[in-house]
Amino acid sequence: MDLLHRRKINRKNEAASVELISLMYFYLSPSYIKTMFLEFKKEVEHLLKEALEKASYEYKELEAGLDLEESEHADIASRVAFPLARAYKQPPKIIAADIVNRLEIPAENTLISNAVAAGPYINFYANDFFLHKTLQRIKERIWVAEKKGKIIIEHTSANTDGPLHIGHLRNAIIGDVLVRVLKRAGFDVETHYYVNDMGRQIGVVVWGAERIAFDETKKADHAVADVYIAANRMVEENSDFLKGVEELMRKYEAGDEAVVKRYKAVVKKCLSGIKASLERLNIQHDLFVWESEFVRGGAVKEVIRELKQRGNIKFDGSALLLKLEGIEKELVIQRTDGTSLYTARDLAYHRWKSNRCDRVIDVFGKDHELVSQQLTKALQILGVKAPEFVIFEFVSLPTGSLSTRAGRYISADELIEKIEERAYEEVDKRRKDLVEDKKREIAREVGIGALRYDMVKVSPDKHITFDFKDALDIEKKGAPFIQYSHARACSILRTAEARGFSVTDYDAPVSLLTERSEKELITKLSKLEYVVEEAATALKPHLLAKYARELAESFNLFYKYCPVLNAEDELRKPRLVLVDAAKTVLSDVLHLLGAEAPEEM
RNA sequence: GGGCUCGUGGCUUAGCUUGGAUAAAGCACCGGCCUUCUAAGCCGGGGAUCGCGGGUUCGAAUCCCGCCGAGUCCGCCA
Repeated sequence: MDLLHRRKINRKNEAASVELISLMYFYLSPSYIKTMFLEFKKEVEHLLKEALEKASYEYKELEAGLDLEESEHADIASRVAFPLARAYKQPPKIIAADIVNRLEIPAENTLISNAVAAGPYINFYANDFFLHKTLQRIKERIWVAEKKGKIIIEHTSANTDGPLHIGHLRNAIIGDVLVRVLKRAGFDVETHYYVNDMGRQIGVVVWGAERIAFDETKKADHAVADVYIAANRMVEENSDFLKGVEELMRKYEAGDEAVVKRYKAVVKKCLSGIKASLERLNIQHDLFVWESEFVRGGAVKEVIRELKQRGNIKFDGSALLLKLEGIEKELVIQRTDGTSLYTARDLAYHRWKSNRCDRVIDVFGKDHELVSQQLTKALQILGVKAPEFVIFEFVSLPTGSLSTRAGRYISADELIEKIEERAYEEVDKRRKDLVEDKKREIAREVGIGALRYDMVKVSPDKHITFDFKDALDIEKKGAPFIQYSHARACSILRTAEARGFSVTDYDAPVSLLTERSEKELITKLSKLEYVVEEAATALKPHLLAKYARELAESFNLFYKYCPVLNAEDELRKPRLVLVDAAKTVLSDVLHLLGAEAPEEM
């Protein structure tokens, strides 16, 4: 069907021979592949296999397969000669040369220009058709090949006892970039914030709120933190107070109306402040799920009943302990006084999530790693599929670890405030010509971008010591660097349009783009979806940050070496197309990182 | 004490899953480039026993073992 449809379109358009070849290539592909780079890689694989067969090398037994890699020396390189050298007792150099001799690159319908043996390596290079198709795809904005199913991802989920601090920020930003990447990769994604409204901390805040007035002049979550810190001090000093807190918790769990009302008011107050902070960071959740719902709805009781039936349960008085395979400590799922525990509530939440999607992903701090294992094992007993975890290491301050209770934290708001202020200084210094509002807007976009980039660029399993001076250093190659490249592209396109040049004439001959920086930029552009796929599969958002920086570098080189507006007519056309495509991809990648793509800076 | 993670130029990191081409960037430092589309840019330079020791391999930052250092968890907290 699709094939016929394509053919019809094609008949109308026979003059465009490049397009014809493209469609023929389309049929030859084993299946529709959305990324040009991957398509190129597939073809390399195919030709390489053919050559290996002709030379009677048994590549199938090789563990590493064809050993393809991205390389600085070629568009794709193969190291397959190394393992073959071992198996056939020949120098890898000879084998590589032999393979290259037998390689038959088709005269047409190909993305490969040539292949060269460089010592033991076989280097493959892309041709003009590859470049053309890459730009074409970007123009058509084709990227989603198939629907891949539904994912529920939970991130941030900070306790509602105060504002978000920089530790939560890491969770939120890693989570949010993942959400964006997974959506781009074709998943239907639902984002959850799990509201821990039943914990002791919240009990302390509610208890405190009866005795200490909220400072209404402060942002809601900060006012809650003040009460929490003060109340916590009182409770620590007087054990009678602690009993009061526990009494509240019992009543809340039992559903005492007056208490529930008070709890809701406090949690919502704090949440409103947290939501405001997240919004400034371009982070949104689809659903805020309150853990108490699982208690009152009976889901927790049901989970415990099933675990009693199917799990290895130990009774310690009236408390319930669940023995999990491979884990030393038993998991306590019910207190002696019969009230529920976060573990059981979390199990109920995860079962509920699991029933509503194909994959469950949780973004957790390193301190929750054991919990994540226990969760997996316990869910297994319940017959619920295992969630996937993205575990990130801690953020600490030069003065030590973070603690809301001790008031030792840097709030997200404070950080956002300072970084926007810092960005404003830079904008103001460079752009005296802009009106105040515009300067503020750019400062906000640059500041938030810098902050987000800073948090996401580092691998999640790396411990971070937060340094204010470093975070405020806008000048380094982070988001502003990428945004600047985008602004430069926009600037060229603006001027071009003002002079009456077409910027979207994608039929302009790409074959005129022969400069190294031009080809490298296009090759870079072709890899966005490939990187998205990698980041989505491995759940590693920092891969995207790295790609974004490299893309901006490629664009800056092109910008430096290839004048666009002042090029001759014929050359200007394809260069404008390249700038337009680069702008599109830079903008896309910035949005995937959750940063804005300002048109000028 | 046990589990997990990290340790790469002065500082911050990428690369480690799947071992191969001079270990790749940024910050800082030194030197160059604005009469051409935004210099938040580009080019060049110095600077790394890839924590330490052993092992596997033709080949180890990457795999295995041991040690050292940092973080984190090992609650009827969340």
